Amino acid sequence: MSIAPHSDPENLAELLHSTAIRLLRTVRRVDEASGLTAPRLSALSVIVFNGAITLGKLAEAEQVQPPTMTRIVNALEEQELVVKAQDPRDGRVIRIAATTKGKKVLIRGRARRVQFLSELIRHLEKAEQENLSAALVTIQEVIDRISSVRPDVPE
Amino acid sequence: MSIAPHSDPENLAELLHSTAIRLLRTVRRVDEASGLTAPRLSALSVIVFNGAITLGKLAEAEQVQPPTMTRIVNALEEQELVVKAQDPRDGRVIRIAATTKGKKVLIRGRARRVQFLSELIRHLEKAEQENLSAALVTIQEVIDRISSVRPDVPE
DNA sequence: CCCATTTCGTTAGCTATGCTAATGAATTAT
DNA sequence: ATAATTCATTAGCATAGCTAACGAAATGGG
Repeated sequence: MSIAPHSDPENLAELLHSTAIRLLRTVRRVDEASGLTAPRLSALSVIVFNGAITLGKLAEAEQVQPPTMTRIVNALEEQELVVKAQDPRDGRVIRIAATTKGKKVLIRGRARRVQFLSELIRHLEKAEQENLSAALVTIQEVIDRISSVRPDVPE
Repeated sequence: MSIAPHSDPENLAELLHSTAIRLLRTVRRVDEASGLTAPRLSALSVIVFNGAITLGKLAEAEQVQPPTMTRIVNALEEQELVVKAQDPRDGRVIRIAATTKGKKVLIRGRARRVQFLSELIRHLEKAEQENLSAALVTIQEVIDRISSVRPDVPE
């Protein structure tokens, strides 16, 4: 009983799934304090950390169709968190950049979330933390594998 | 480099978050094959495994407000996956139960998802699997801790 | 016993996210 | 020069989340 109790793949799969659902549901509450919805916060994050980015690239990064991203960016623009600028070389392209306000809002929101989660992680024993870290890397690898295998997505 | 590369709480928190997002985004594709959206599938799951349940309890279980659940249940009813019945003792109460068709759809969808995830987990080395399993248990504990601490939610 | 209160579910109406199809505008290729 | 492609937007649809208001049923106090 010292190691994993339900380590066969089926149980692991279900455990993995339900864990992810519960986690995100919980984190959403913290994110709401930023005054932004999850998709907007996520998009803003990409804009801030990536630097000015095309709408299409942003949509791709967020795994969303362009019209969806158009709307999200418009909302962020109305809140003065981002600005849109025409690309001087290519008139079709819109480059989206974060404003100072946008950066501030993101940093604060991110800090809030990280603080919330890390505060709890901090309470875990060191060994548990390492275990968790290693497993997350593993999960990311699993997901990468899934992503490269997915049947319906082009590219 | 044999163990966790970024094991301080801040990085762990972010890694945990992004991993969960990526995972659910990926799994959604598989769930779509059932012809049900994620909230409907999730609600149906509770109905099937819990047995006949009140709308209010169901909303609570899914952490959603009653009007939202009314609509989800109505959709499931139109697809003939659940049936509603008046409670004989209390005329206000509606009891929701899965139909045979509903059970079949759920079981198949669940199997599809589990197969998809477990197929990939199966490719991991045994040690990785155990690591993953242990970490998931840890994460659940973290979430439980969060849940019991969350400020805004009653009970 | 009647009336007020509470409880359960629904309806109405709002916001937000996702999609596809169609369109406009600009660039690229023939 | 014209056709084809590409980027973003608009329009329109479905779903999901919320609050507020309501109707119906049960409960409780006087």
